[in-house]
Amino acid sequence: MYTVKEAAQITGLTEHAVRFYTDKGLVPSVQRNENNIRIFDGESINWLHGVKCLKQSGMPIDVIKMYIDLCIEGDSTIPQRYTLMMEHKEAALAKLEEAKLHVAHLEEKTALYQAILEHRILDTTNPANWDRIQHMHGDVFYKASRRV
Amino acid sequence: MYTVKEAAQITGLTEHAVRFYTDKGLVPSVQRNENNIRIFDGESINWLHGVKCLKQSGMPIDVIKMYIDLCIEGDSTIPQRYTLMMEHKEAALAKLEEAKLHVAHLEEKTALYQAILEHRILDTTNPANWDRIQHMHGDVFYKASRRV
DNA sequence: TTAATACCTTCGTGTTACACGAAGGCAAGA
DNA sequence: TCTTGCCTTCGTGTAACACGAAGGTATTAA
Repeated sequence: MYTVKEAAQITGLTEHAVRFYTDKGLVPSVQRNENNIRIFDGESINWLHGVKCLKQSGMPIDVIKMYIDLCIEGDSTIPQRYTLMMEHKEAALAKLEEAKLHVAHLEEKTALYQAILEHRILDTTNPANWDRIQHMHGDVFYKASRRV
Repeated sequence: MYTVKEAAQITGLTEHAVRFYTDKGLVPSVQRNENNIRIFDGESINWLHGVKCLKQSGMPIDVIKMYIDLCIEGDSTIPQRYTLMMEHKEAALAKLEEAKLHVAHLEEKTALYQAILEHRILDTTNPANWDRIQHMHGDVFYKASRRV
């Protein structure tokens, strides 16, 4: 049996977030004692872990809520839960692909800067070169940006 | 020479966003005509593309602003820009790794559901099985969530 | 000439998922 | 008794706009 503070410590959430989640109905098993204090048991902690985890993977709160309501409804909702999870997985995959593009893109950008700084392209520290490379910054900024 | 509407069409941004960016100083080359209308030339469009692109890769507006201000300052700021971009790249890499974890995690979750639905684990459609698998939903929810 | 269209401005609200603080109250332990 | 820790509601702020309204200006077509 844990308090808000303990639940927060265990799950790595803030106390604010723990209260927020419980109040939103994302922790079905949470109880209140006679002093109206939230009491978390092992199951509540599991739910919190689960919420955190779906949250981290980018699922919005209201969708998590839907999922949890389906869980509460029982095993008859397994097909719906499967569908929901599949859709979320597809979304996560799309994000992964995007993230790959971004990294590739930034790799290129930093490589360009590095080349400049290592004087493989131009000695930008030499004022004599400054007007030849006057618009370099624009190029560097622009070069990789057409792609995304 | 383009209007807000055209610039929005070309870059795939909304008119709101285009005005927002120009007003924030993220499009240095944008001008106003005698009627106070924003006039975008090719360079402005490039800046807009660049902003969109940094934006998409997760850079906050104020950091983009910093970067652009450095660009405007000229080539003497190339080292700072490099540092900034490297940091952003590291952040993007971290996000990529996270995204991989999330996908792996969701793969597992959906696989579990699939196994259930294909009756490889239990026939959940048969009411006779319902109390044996009463807490399955909790398990499914929880199983992969300890990890993240 | 008039009406429609497209641009401009500022203002204000809504969104998401909280963070953070304040005010005010209750209950248990030293 | 005092402190601590919990509770509540309220309100503000965040990021990056979306969206609409109100009110003004300028061009263009009928």
